[in-house]
Amino acid sequence: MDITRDTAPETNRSLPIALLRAREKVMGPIRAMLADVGVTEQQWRVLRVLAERGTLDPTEIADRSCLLMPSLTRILQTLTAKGLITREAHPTDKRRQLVSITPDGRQLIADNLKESQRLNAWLRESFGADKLDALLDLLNELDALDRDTRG
Amino acid sequence: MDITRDTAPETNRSLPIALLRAREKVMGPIRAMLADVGVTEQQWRVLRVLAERGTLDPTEIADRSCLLMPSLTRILQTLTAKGLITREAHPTDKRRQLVSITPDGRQLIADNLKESQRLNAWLRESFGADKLDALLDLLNELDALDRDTRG
DNA sequence: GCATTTTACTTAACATGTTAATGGCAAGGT
DNA sequence: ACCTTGCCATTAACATGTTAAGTAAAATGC
Repeated sequence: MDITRDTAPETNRSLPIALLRAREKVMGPIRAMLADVGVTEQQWRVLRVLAERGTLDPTEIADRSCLLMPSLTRILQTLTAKGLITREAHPTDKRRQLVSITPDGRQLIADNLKESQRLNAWLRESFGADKLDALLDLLNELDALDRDTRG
Repeated sequence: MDITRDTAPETNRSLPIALLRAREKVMGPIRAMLADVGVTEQQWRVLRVLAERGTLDPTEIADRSCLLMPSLTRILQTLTAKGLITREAHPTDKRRQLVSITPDGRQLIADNLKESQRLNAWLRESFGADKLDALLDLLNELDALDRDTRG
């Protein structure tokens, strides 16, 4: 008597698992690229955000790079030690900090952005631009769920 | 909404980030449910696989639950300590083990499966069955990329 | 003005992710 | 039997995920 035999979805029909596998598929090559430079996927995300938006406070970095504050705290320490970012106190609010990317950080981005885009282009061509866009739309729509109708 | 067209894609058009956010959206409620029972999302996945497929060796568990072997090793230790699984030596191959779920483990599954299905149904209704299926199809297709043309 | 609450960040503790190295064992070739 | 090779599982080391608690400073309320 296996209760779960009929009721539980197969793993390929399980959204969490499917998301996990898809993410691993996409991140694999990127991680390999970044490993050569000595930064992790998350550190790369933080640097990218800083390169794109300029000086930010940790809370906004966490939001934009999809990291929780405890993780970000450690990552900022690491990136500071690597000389890829700098941190200064907020002029008026002493609780806050202002984080900026250094020239070395920008250089690291520049050195890897082309390869990153190449991988992105490969995915787009290999998977299909229409499907990729459809997938992104669905994912964003899913993420936006329950933004207003939160009972 | 200021979608600036820089060299780098915005985070909502970045597939890795979009996958991350979507996964967080889906897993949040499930994690909350499991936290009440004292098991993690990954431990739940392992138990589910064992409940669905019966006795398995760690390698196959890792494959089916999308876990790397080092993670699985620790998880199996934890689950054994919790009395939710049992491990025995393989009869002919002494490198392998055979892992089975215990009655307590099955009970934990049974106690939470209904709620898990309720969350699943909510997602299906809230997001739309057609869109959910389309999303799963796209994710599976993405995961299958390069499976045959690998050389 | 002062106490309370909220905010921004940090720290702690535990679990997992990730890569590399290790040890025990099996399979194949000689 | 011997050696090489490969496989299974574990361990190690470091980074992150996750929740809860802690610290300092700003905002709020009385």
